[in-house]
Amino acid sequence: MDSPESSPPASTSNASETAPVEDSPVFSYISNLSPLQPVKSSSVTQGFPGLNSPPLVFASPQLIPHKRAQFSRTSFDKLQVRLEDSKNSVTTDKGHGEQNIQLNTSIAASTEKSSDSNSSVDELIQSPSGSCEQVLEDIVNVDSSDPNFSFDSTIKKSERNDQLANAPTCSTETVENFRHELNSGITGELAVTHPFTCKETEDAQTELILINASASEKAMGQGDEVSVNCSTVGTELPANNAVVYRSEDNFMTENAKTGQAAPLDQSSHLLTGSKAFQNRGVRRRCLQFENAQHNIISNRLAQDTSDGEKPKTRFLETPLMPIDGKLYPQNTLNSSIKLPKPSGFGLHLNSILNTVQAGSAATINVKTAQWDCVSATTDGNTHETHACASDGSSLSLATNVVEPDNNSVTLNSNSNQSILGNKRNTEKGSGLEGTNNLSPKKKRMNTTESDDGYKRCNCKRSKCLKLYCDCFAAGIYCADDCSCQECFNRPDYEETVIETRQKIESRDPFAFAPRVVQHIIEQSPSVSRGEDRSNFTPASARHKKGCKCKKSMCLKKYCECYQANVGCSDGCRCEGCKNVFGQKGEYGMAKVFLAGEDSQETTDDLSAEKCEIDASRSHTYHIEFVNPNNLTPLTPAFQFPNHEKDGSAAWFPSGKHFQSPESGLTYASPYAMSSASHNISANNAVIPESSKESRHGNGNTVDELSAARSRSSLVWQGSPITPMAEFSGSKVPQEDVFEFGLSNTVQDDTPEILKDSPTPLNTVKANSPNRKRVSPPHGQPHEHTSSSSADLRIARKFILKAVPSFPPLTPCIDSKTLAVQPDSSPENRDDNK
DNA sequence: GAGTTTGAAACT
DNA sequence: CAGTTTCAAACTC
Repeated sequence: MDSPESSPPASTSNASETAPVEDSPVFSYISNLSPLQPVKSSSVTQGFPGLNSPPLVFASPQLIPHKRAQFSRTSFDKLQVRLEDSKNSVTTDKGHGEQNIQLNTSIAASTEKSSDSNSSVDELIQSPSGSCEQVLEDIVNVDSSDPNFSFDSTIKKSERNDQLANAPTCSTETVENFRHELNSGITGELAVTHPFTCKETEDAQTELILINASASEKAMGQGDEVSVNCSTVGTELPANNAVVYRSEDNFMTENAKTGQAAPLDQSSHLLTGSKAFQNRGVRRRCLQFENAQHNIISNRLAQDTSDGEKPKTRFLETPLMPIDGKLYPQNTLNSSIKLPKPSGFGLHLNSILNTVQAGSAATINVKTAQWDCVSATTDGNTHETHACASDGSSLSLATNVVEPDNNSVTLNSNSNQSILGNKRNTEKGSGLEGTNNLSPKKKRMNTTESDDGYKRCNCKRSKCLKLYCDCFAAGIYCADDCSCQECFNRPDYEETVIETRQKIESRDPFAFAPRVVQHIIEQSPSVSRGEDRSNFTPASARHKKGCKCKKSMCLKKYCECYQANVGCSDGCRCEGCKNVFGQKGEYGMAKVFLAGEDSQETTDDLSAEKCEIDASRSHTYHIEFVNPNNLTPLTPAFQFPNHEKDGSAAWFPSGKHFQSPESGLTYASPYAMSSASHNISANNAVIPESSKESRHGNGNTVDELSAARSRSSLVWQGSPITPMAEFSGSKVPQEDVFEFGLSNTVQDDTPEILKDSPTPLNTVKANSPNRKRVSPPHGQPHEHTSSSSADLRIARKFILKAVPSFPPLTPCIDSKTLAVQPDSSPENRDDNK
């Protein structure tokens, strides 16, 4: 590799200029050096010859995302090609360092080829700010935080070969363009996967995805198939990116052409991707909350329409859309908007993760879980990329199946994943096919649950207009099979319902908000298997208000904490707490754990105890406490590689939170998730860009979602999901993670809510328990660079986490509108009790 | 299925 | 904020 100095400053030379270079001796020399043969197939790339992104100055790798937007598709594609070539060059060696080096080398070579040597690749590679290498490293660090994470590792030879074989795209032009771009100083951007790459580059896309997911892949072992945990990926990749990838084709081709974004359509298309899954045996583990949710809603609506009969359970269709337990006026929601998962069952516990909802490994998904997940699979000639992003509030899933032969892209929707954490969200319909669907048999039906998985209430005196009523609390209409009496929670009494709801909210703005705040999404193995989603437990999730159990010792469902599968916190006023998910006072330990690995010891003991307590859940605890590195239950891939067969299903417990967030990922995505998940750092860096890209795509929905996510990335980024696991070996400070996730969460989510909410104080109060947790950092010294304030930050972050994130976080929601709604409404006729 | 227990929600 | 009442789910038999 040439030293940067040797390489001349980047120039804006045009591709035309570079052309001559190929013939030059230097070029030949370089070619010889590089194992890779320049691809010269007819160029498929859609080039924007005239558009040369100006040289970018990379102050820091993190800026990359923003810069990407500037990247032209063509350039990006070309870069992709190059990357592929470079990858090819790397054969057996998977030493990370070597790979990177090789990659760089190859790139450099390619650059050199461009005899112009104007902006040599070297710069990219070596330039402090924008070098490719750095970028890659950064990416790696950021995304996986796994030092081992290597660029090359993501792609397998077979894939590479396939890609090369299949990629007719790289024509001389492409190469030249590539060079040109390199020269022009695109450099840093190359790195990371230009979210917006266009179609042609499905391969490229795949690569990108793979790159991000490489860590996962490694974990999984290298097979032809690459499976990436959504959560992991999600963390690594910005939700937006994920979306982008998926819909890339759509965006670029269709949307770009039309100039319109058809978010919903895209999503729908994306959803179809499940098929691809099945057919290809692709292993995908994604939290597809949004989709699930969307599906659920869709199913319901469909059901309504199709049946013409009263659905067993109905959302408040017209005026209200249930979002995270809240009813939002439909009109406020765009079709494109992804609805947050309805908040959980009666106790609102459902949205635990949503928490990830908005995810949050460290994220609070106050919104349901947020997850962003991307999975890329290469199967023979086909390349699939699957990405899902879920927010607590929104889900997006897209799957692209690329078949090189015809370059046709097939979008399949798969999305049956139900939202985790929300019992009510349990998909009823699951009419969607897909591996993602959890087997119905696995769903645990409560006696109070209807066939569709939604709870049925049995109210006799509350008229189903109080929070006593699970249906009402969940923001849904009572179903015919409810046993309630004098029920006013029906479409016929829509106004009453709304008024009552408003009234309740005026009293407690978060009355309909998820009761459980998820800090970390955790999934027990059983859940991953789909055996018992109900066991889905956010490791760090806690009940916002805490319980007051006196006799049940928090060991029965009387206890909301227990019911939500979360541990009690200091905020609980329970007596004799023996909550198997975490007793009062233990939460701090968990936090410590999160704060630093150092705390692991403490947690270990704790975990051991818990394991004994509940076998089914013990595993979960074990994961959480025992293995700090495995904070991300959401990424079964790592933990449960064997479950791959289950595919997405295994991953995402659809039933719960993600039946809420979980998948949350949801991410759990679930879900931070969203579900949603995310790598915090990586996501952060990337997200913005992806947003931009999405804009490119014109997909309003997706774009908006992405943007929203980026804005409120909080959840997802913070999502505890996968990244944590990856961080294990990495030097990436958890702190950073928290910072991203939590800080974001705090900043983005909470403030809005608080602002919006008429009674912020109440909110605080509700969260007060969490605040207590804010306990100061545990003194473990951090390796983190910014150790001094790290603890404080962490504590602060936690606190923020505690703050409930609500549906409003999602772009679609007008939280303000809803939340702020004045109580002016006259007394409900219902209120009478 | 009826009755009891329990704790959250609602009320004062 | 605390105490009481109301309520419906969870639980027991």
